[in-house]
Amino acid sequence: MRVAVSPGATADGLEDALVLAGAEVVDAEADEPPACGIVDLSEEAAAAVRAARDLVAAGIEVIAVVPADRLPLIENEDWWDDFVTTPVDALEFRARLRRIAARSEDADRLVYEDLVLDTATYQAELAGHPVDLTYMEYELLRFFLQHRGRVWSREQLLSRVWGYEYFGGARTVDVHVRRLRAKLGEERAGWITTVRSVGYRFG
Amino acid sequence: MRVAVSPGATADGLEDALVLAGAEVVDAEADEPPACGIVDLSEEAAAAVRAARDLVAAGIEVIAVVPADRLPLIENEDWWDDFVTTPVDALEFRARLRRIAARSEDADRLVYEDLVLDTATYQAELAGHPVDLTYMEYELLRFFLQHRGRVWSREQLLSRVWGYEYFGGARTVDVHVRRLRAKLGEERAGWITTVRSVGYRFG
DNA sequence: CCGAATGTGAAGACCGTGTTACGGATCCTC
DNA sequence: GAGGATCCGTAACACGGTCTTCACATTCGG
Repeated sequence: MRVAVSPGATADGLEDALVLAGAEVVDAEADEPPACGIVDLSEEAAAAVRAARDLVAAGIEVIAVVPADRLPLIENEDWWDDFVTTPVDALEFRARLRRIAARSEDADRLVYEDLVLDTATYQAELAGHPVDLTYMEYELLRFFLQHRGRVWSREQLLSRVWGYEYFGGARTVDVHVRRLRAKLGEERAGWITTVRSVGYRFG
Repeated sequence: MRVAVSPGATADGLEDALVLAGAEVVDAEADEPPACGIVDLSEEAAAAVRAARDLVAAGIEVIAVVPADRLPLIENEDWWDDFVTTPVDALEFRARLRRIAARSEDADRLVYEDLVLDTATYQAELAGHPVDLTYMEYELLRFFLQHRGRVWSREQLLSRVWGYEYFGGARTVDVHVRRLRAKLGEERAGWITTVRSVGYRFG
């Protein structure tokens, strides 16, 4: 399993624990994104949190490494998926990595009614027939599938689908929603609901 | 947060840690299902695993309490959603409980009698049937639900629901209250009380 | 019984969204 | 490198719904 560690300088024993846990440490900027990001809050907490937000925005699961006494500080944050406390225990780390690996495996197929997204091959199927979506259409649809059932404002969609530091007009979202609806077909266009003055909701 | 512990007999400090973590320990067979099930593998492991499978089958998230040296044994199992190792740390437990609570997302539901506002989906239900509210109607009703039981002047409502820099006539509030009452129905129109010369009160 | 406050209905202004078209950027083919 | 195709972001316009305001009716309190 490929994991990325941020910030670069790792705390005592962290890399040891990772390798013992069976992980392969790679660069976060590598061609193929890692399956999991480890952010270490014990040294440079601010940089670690920034890195975590970027990873989450990129759809990568995050494990935070945090001193036990700082746990209450991150409790209500949403930029981590799991955590371990220092000193890091290699056995525990392995168990948590395995769980994330297992979860991301079945995440390479996203299904909603007769729509299937294969995130491994970047292909979409509707009622058994392939649909060709452009990159942004695919990313937007994937986000909707992964976060169905709640309303997302245009700004939230821009930051989470287009990128954390995206700076552009919010109407961009409208147009992509329209293109998605068109490709989904008249029947299924209603999957994406417009919530006036708020944003869009899928499912 | 309501949690159920299985098997009944708990290990040293487990119940203490749960209570310190802010959880309410209830019976697994209670009328209302718990938000989370805790299974303790340190004593009767077999019974604990059986209980865990039942919980998972019922759609309840499971936290396993497991001695560190037994971790490899449960690593590849799928009947748990998270785990802690013994001895149990109350702070860590609280963080993990909070995460599960946040994921189950009951936090963004506002309820008053048979009215339910889901702030995540921006939908309203009255006696089980969806109600179609416009944006301002929804915002006003949400404010009332969040601040029931006291009187609010029109100016207070304008500044807190419409926005601090709002500049318009106070009669706008009256009209929106009227429309809300109409959509709530004759029966429930009295939920919003007019306090003459002062303003309005909900509940 | 009078004045003030509130309920009610309608009309116009305003805002948000759907839709289309267009320019720039990127990639592929020849 | 030219030419074309594709994709993305933005601007412009039209439409429809929503908000606000006004006028008038009604109720309430003194």
